[in-house]
Amino acid sequence: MFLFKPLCTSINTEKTNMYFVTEILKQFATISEKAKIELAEMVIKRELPKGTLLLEEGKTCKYLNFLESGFARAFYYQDGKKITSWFAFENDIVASMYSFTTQKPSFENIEIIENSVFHSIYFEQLEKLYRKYPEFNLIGRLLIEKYFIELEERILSLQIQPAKERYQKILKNQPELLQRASLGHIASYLGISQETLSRIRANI
Amino acid sequence: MFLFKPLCTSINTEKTNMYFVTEILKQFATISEKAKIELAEMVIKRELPKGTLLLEEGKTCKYLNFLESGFARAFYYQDGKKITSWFAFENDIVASMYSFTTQKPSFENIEIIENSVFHSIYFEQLEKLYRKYPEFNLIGRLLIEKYFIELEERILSLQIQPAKERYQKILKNQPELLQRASLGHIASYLGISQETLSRIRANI
DNA sequence: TTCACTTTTTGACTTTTGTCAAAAGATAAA
DNA sequence: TTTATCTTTTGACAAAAGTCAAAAAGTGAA
Repeated sequence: MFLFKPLCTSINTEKTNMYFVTEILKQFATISEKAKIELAEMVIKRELPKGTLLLEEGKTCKYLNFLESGFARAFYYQDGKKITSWFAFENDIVASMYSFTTQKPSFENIEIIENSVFHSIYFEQLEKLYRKYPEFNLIGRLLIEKYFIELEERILSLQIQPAKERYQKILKNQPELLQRASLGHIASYLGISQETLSRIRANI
Repeated sequence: MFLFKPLCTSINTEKTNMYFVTEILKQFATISEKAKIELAEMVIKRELPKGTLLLEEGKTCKYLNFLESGFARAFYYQDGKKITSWFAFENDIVASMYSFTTQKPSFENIEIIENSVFHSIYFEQLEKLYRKYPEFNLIGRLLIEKYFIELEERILSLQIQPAKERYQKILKNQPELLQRASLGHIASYLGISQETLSRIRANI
C-alpha cells in the first residue's frame, strides 16, 4: 500500500505535527484553524537519502510531497537513456502530476539527488480534505495555475530558443541548478546531448 | 472596459441564457441547479469572424472563452515573426492562461482563424462564482489539471523528438489540425521552419 | 596514495535543421 | 480571365546539434 516501503526500508516514516505544508499553502489562500490542524495531522515527514527512487515508472504516485530540504529530479527512459523532465528544490512540490491526479501508473521516475526531507500527503487523505474543506480546491487551483505558467515558459524556450540560449536562460534564472545538477542531467532537461552542453559551456 | 469592442465592432455581443458552458463544465463535477442558472446568466455569446484578434499582446485577458464552433490560435512575436503557441478547436477553452489568471498584460495574441462562436465569462464574474459556489473551484482545479498534462506531453515532444516525429505525432493524434491550420502556423507550433516542415511532408 | 569508477571534455565526422532566394501553386478580387 | 497576393515547394548552401570514440578530470574507497 505504501509506495516507499519496499524502496527505502531504512527511512524514517514518522507521523509528525509539522506545519511545513501549511506554511507553503497559506501563501495561496487563508486556511481556517481547524483545517490547518487537520492538514498537519495528515502530513507524514520522510527523510530520504540520496539515490532513493521516490517514485518508480509503472507505479502509481500516491503522495503529494513537499520538499523541505534537498534536491530531486524526475526522469523517464527514452531509447534506454534517462531524460530529465524536471528538477525540484526546497519548497517545491514533488509528484508526477499525471500519475497523481489521474491515479494511473506513472511514466516517470522521481529520484532523490541530495538527501532530502519531505512532508507528504497521501492521495486519499487529500481527497478527503478537498471534500471537507472546499477552500483547499481554491489552493489547489491556484497552485497548479502557478506551475502551469512555468510549463508554458518552458515550452516557449524549447520551441524557439537554440541550445545556447536555453542554457543561458538557466544561467541567469536558476544558477543554483548548475551547481547542484550534473551536466548530463541538465543536458537532457534542455533537450540536447551532453557533448553539446559541454561545448556551449566552454564558449561562454 | 470590454476588450473586444474596439477590435470587432461588427460583432454580436448578446447576453443569452445558453447552457453551452454548463454542459462543458459538468463533465468535471456536478453543479447545483442554482449555480447552473447563475452561471448561464453570466455567459455572453459572441460570434467572431475570421481574422479577428480575440486578445492583443499587452492587453489583459478579461474573458474565459468557451469555443462552441470555429478555430483559433494563440501566437506571440519572436524577432518579428509570429510563433504559434497553441490551437483551439470546438469545445476548447480559449484564454491566455498567464494573463487571465494573473490579470497582467498578455504576451500572446489570440487570433480567430475560422468564424467562431464563443461563450465567454468575464473575469470578475467568474471570481464571484468561485466565491459563492466553492464547487466551481473543484471544476477549475480538475480542468486546469487536464490542460497541465497536455502541456507536459508537449514539453516531452519538444524535448526529445526530432522534427519528423513531432509532425508524425500530430498526423496520428490530431489529423484535423493539418487540414485546418496553415503550414506556417503548424511549423512554428512545432518549433521548426516552414521549409523543414514542407520537406518532411514531402517525404512521407 | 593508488585504483576503480564516474563525469566531463575534446576531436572528427555525420545528420538535422535553418536561411535565403526563387519558382510554383493556390486564392480571391477586379 | 487577369492581376495581385499569399502560401507552399525546391535548390544551394550554412549553421546547429548529434554520434562515436578516446582522453582528461574528478571522486571516493581501500
